[in-house]
Amino acid sequence: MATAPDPEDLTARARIRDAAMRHFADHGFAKATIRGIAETAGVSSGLVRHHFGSKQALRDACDEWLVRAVRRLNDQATADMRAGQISNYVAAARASMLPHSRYLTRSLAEGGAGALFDEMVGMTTEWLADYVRANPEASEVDPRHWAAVITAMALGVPILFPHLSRVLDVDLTTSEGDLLLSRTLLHVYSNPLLTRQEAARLRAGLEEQERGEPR
Amino acid sequence: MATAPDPEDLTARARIRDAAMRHFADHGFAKATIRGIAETAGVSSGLVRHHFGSKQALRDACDEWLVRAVRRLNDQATADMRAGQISNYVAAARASMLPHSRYLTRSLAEGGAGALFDEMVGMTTEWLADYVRANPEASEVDPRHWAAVITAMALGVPILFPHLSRVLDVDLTTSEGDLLLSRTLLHVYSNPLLTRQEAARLRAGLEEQERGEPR
DNA sequence: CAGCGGACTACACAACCGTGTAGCGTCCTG
DNA sequence: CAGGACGCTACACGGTTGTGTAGTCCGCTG
Repeated sequence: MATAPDPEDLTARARIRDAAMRHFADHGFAKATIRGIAETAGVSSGLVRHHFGSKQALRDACDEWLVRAVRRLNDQATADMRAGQISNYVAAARASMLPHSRYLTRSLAEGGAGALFDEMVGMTTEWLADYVRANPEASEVDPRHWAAVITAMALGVPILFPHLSRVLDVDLTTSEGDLLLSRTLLHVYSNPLLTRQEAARLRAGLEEQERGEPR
Repeated sequence: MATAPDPEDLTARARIRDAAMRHFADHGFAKATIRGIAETAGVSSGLVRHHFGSKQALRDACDEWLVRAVRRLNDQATADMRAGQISNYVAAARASMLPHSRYLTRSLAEGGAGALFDEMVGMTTEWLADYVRANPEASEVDPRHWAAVITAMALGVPILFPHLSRVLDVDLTTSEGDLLLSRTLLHVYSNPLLTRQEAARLRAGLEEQERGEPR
């Protein structure tokens, strides 16, 4: 049940990467320092440069490693789901992201981890394809556009965890907060804010405005 | 139709604030420099300190000013809406945020602008109160929790603008991108991903899991 | 065993940043 | 008109940061 082994994970290089991911997640890329990362990893600052070349290259390496880790976890979670050990797709996706969600959200908000965002959109697109097969009436937009917007909205929650925790008055990283959040998300995902009629009316308004004000 | 005047806005202090908001939005708080801000504002770096005391205080002043600006724009947009000049609540809210959305999203993603997030949640809570009056069946969660999650999700879109623009292959800051995004958002808001039955089943699973694994 | 490459460290450097201080001009006021 | 408050600048300081360089230790190989 533990994270996959990866024999490399005991090397200094791996310890530096892990420390870097924690520092980037905690302080952001700009405020994190190579010396602080080296200290956490228990090595000299020169070794960081020796292994990764530069701070930016270290960041790239973290992103790249994250892509591989998430892909691996996702494959495993998908297999578990097919074997009936995980009840649904959302739980599988969350299980994939959770261990590194803090780094992931930081990096995404700072404009990085583009490959991972694309991958998440791809996964959501596939999921939506199944959804549209079951609900053919909901196919008025490009599934990939739809998936991209859904992905961005879903990521807004973990990105704004501190704000949400404050407003909800619960630490969302605890199991209590997770339960409250899950319940609320189920409510959000099952209660449309607009009826199809309202949406059609607003869409008509959009297109009228487009024709009226082409400039 | 132009932004409200504010006689102060011609002073060097105001120019510094405007420059700071642009720099913070463009480079993030940590990477933005007082010297760069001063240069953009056309003043010496010492004057920045003279007016605001410290970099953090300058940031606080930007957040505070933004709260007032958004509040003012929102009041005006609400009045316009009541006068029938703006067709809906979402358009009014967007009109309030748009001029400063880049700074706002940066600050939010970095954990700042808490007062503004709370205010947005409050506005959404009020809006949801009207919604629940019309749809009484959707009142199984605390409206404030619901509003907070919706707000966070809605903010995920502008926070991840760069990623979304890349995936959708359109610059979302242009009117063309805005139209595509608006259409997609209408689709998202009017198409629930879960039926009430599915949500109830998943919710039952959650609570069973809670009882089964209290630790 | 010689030697060679890679992991690793210690140290130095140049740049930059936030902050502090001293001082100049100007406008307002009593 | 004296004088002080205020807007504003110039300059210096200490600290930190990313990066560069030289050198040590160690294990492997021929």
